Amino acid sequence: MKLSERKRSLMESVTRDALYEAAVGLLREEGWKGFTMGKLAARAGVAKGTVYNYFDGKGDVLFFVMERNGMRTAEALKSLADRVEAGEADPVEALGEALQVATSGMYRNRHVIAAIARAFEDDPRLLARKRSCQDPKHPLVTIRDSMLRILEAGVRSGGLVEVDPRGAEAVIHCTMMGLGRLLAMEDRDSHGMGQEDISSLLTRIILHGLRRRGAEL
Amino acid sequence: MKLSERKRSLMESVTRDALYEAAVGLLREEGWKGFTMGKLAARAGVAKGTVYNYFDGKGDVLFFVMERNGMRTAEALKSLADRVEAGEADPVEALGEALQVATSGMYRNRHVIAAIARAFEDDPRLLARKRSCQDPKHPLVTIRDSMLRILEAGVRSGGLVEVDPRGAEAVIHCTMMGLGRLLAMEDRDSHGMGQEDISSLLTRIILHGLRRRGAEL
Amino acid sequence: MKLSERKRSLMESVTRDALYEAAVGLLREEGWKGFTMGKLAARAGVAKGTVYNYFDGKGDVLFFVMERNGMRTAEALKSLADRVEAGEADPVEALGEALQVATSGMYRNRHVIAAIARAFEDDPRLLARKRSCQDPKHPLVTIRDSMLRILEAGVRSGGLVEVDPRGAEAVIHCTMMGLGRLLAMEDRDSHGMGQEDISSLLTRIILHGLRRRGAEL
Amino acid sequence: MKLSERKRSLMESVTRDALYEAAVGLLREEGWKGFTMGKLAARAGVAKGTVYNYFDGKGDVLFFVMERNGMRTAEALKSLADRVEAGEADPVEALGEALQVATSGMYRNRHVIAAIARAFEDDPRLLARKRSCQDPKHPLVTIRDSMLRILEAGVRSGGLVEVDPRGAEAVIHCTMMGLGRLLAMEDRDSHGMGQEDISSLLTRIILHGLRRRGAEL
DNA sequence: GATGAATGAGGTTTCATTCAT
DNA sequence: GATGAATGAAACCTCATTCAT
Repeated sequence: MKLSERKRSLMESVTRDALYEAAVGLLREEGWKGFTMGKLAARAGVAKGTVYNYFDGKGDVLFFVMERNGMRTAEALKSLADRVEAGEADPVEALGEALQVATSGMYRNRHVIAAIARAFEDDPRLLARKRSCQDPKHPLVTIRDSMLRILEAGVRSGGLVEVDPRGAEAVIHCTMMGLGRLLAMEDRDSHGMGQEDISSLLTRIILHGLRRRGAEL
Repeated sequence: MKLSERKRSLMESVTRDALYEAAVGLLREEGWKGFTMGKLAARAGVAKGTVYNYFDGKGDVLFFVMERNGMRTAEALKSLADRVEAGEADPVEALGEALQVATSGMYRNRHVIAAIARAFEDDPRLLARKRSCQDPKHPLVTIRDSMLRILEAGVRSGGLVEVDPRGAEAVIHCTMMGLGRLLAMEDRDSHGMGQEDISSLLTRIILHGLRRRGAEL
Repeated sequence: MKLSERKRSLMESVTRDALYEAAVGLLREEGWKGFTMGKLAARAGVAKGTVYNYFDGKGDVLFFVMERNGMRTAEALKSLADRVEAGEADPVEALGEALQVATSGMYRNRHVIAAIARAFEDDPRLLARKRSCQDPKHPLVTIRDSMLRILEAGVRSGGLVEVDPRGAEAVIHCTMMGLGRLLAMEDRDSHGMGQEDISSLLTRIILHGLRRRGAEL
Repeated sequence: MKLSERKRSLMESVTRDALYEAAVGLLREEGWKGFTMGKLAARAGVAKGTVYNYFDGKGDVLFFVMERNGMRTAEALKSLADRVEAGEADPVEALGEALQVATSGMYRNRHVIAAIARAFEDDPRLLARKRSCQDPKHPLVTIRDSMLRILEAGVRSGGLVEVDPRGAEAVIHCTMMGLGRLLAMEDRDSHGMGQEDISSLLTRIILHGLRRRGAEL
């Protein structure tokens, strides 16, 4: 019966959503260390066992959150990269926008991202698993890939300095990770500068650092 | 008795050194997660209780390691900043050198630094404590302060673009943290680029991003 | 309707067979500890709930397996006992054959048998239930009963030493259980002797131990 | 200080004894399945963590119990074997006595032994560990070894039938395991025969089965 | 009758810290 | 000051069984 199947599927997605919300809230409030399966279950309003019906374990929950979380940013970057490759957008401007998008995505999801980074450091098995995840549709893969495509176009067009685009992408990636960590500290840590100030400054410096000098003249 | 006091002091410093070595080794080999008071004690060759005679707790050990660890980098940066302020060195060149120094210090101590960053995220109490540590002689304070002084001189001299030096410092700090994390992963993660490639590329991009355009012409 | 009933009955027996196969395979491959209702259902290709429509619980599945499993051995021993009582077979020779049959049945079903024994030790309720099962057609009852009848005939005829046949039967039973455990270990545990060597030696020793001395002369 | 060391050592042995008693009691009353570290700790009157200060884990507790448990039997059999080899005892009589000793040891420790056997089946790692334990002083090794020595002497002297002593030892070992299981059932299971009846009958049958016929004449 | 999501008690182990010696 | 046994909260994960559909 189609109906009962649809019902069931709906129920499942309700539970899955509840688990997602609970997971994000938990990560936000307590970080990866405070993220326990017990709390997750309680917060989502289900039994501990139920969580294990949806996920293989703690690491699996993380992957799920990561995926959902990166989707918006991934889509935005992908469309940007597509437009650049189609010649509809200037690579340098697109890079600025991409950094903007990435940074604000970082800000929105800072807690989750910090927790994720933490989890990877904690558990090498996660890392291995992530690496093996080559699915080109995975948000994280898409994000890095799109950034790389924009950089490649920029270098090709001469708008950016001559760097190995892959290297530049790695630098941006690692810089963003650092930013994520900073943002997650939720801490007007640095000389009283706000997080947004730092974010935008970071974007500017990176962009400036990659832009070809002559291009401006 | 003076003698017995000196003896005691010597013994204490021996123990403290042993604890330092053990802590660094442990962090390097097992990361923050694997860093337990039991292992620390065993590795230093003392009893668990003894560790608690020297440190208030796990967090305190970390602070100690952090302090000792940053000393070399702190001194190098401080002398650089002093020379810049004394007009003996060009701010832009000094900035490049400072980034170099910071990056290589980062590489040398990547495990410790990653663990430290992790610990801060884990335990908000540590953060509070760090913030309250305003001792100007503390290596971490010195490092960030020296970098700031170099940046200020650079902006003042017109060699660098007009940015809020405090903001630029914050950006560099957070970038370095991101790099630290990447380095600690010990993982030719990014498109097969080596860690050193990324490190030097990062330095170049930042430097380039902060340098005034006309200055080069 | 007769037809639909027959259909249902057929379906039921198909499911039951699938469950039997799955249960045996599972016990063989994973032992009692690895035997979970979930795996059983998955392996039989039915839902977990369905298993509970066929059996009261984990213990009940076991009984079913036990029953089916012992049938061949039970029939062989029963016909042996019948022939002995009908005077068509020599009790001592029959005993030897019976031990052979029992031993090889033990070997064939060693995994199942070991698991069953384990389950009984785990769960006293099973034991109580087994004891209450006096159904003379139950394979396990038949097996022990047939062995007892052969022994009684042997003692009566003077071919065996004068022992209480019930005691001898108990001894054989418990010996077989020990053998089952050994066989299930799948382990050339004992001084490098093969399992078959031990099986046949055990048979010989028991038989020799029960045979009247003079009888041989 | 010797005194404080001795005190500490005493305290330790008190705790260890308490743990031993608790473990044995628990195994007796609840079997291996009911044997949990929590119960063990509670019963011994210590914290769960303390148990882990004394033992590496559940398996380790088992080994300890096993060792202590088999000591008496091991010593008795060893002295028997020594006397036989020294020509001070008749091998056949010694075998009878050895079986007696083993049987009654089995009876005394039936619960522990059954649990141990169970644990081995549950956890292959234990088996591997046991196999690797070739320490000739380990009670279990001593027991099997002594029995083997007696059998060898018996076969050599002609008092026993010509069997491979190692095979005979394996048969006895497995028989004893079966007996242990039976005894642990605590169940006047078999035709209403008492456990002692079965034990002694088993001894007799085995002995009879191994004894050379002519020897009696 | 079949389904399979939900339940939740229960198991093992870790480790920061205390405190009597 | 050094010691290290004891503590116990807390984490992760399993699985027999139920029950609404």
